[in-house]
Amino acid sequence: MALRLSTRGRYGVRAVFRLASRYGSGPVSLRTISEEEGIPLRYLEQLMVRLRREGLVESVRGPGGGYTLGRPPHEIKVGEVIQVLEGGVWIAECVEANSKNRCFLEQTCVSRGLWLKLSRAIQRMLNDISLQELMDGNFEGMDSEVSFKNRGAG
Amino acid sequence: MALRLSTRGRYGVRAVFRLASRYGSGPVSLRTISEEEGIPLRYLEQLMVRLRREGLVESVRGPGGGYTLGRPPHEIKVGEVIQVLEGGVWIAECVEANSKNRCFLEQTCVSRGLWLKLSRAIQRMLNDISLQELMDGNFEGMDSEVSFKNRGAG
DNA sequence: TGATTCTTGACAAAAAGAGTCGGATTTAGT
DNA sequence: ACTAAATCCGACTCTTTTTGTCAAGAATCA
Repeated sequence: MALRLSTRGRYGVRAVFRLASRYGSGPVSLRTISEEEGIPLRYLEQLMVRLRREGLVESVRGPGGGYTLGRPPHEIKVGEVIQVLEGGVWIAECVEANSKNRCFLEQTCVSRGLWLKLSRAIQRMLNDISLQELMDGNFEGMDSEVSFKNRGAG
Repeated sequence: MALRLSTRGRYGVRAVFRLASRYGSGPVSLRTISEEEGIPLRYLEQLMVRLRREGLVESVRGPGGGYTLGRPPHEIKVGEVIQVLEGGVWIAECVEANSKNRCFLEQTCVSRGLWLKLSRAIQRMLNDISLQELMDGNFEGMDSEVSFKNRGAG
């Protein structure tokens, strides 16, 4: 199974989605989310801490506490969650920002251009969808015709 | 680094690209490709065997032998190579064909719809690019505007 | 005080990724 | 026939990443 998103990113998106669906109704505990989504509590804690440090969510400690979104649902993009928990989207190491393992073929490798453009295309998709739109199911247009080549340009 | 393509897929694409660029000039040995692309020979052998079984490439044994493309470059899509070597593109296990680990949230999970559509969008991209186009560098349009939502539809 | 909930860093088991290896088979050239 | 070049095949191993788990601490509410 290639091009897989790890559980970090997937769990993270599902967790913030739960927060989004309760936005404005006070904090939601991780215990609640853990049970609703079937995500291990101790694992979920790790993920939320990272999201909090980046300001995507806020926390309230003590009884009745939990997490809330740091911004309204329409201002948080799915891509941001992925960015924080997975460090972005990069098809190959050679197109990653600040990559250490520079490929000796970098300048001439044709596939590198492909990986780079594919990476960016995916990032655009994810940064184009907000939690609000996810709630509304408003991303069906993803099925629409997409062209990645210069067909008959001119 | 998320949504990474493993070396199988990346090496595979680079290898068939080498075959494409020599299409019509007789077989190319893996030793040659291995040296040109910096891919371990024994590892490359594994990949090519799988591509041959699926008919994407053909082999000639013995001295002077090697591999050739099974079809002309414009008839082989990058997505086909990925399909064979990586088993397709699936963001999450829950959207994979013939998945065993069925998620108990399958029917209600909102993110599942997102993963499914994202998977398909990526597959469309890869299946839209042939080796010929890769050689011609004709996939620059991938930078073009892409919308995945129903904006002002109607 | 006691229960609840988040905070932090370290640790560990399991799975996947990335090769490696030994040997077998086919074929061209001599 | 012999040798070298090349693909073919399955099993194996080493490393890295993933996917958690654990222990202890700190804030907060009743």
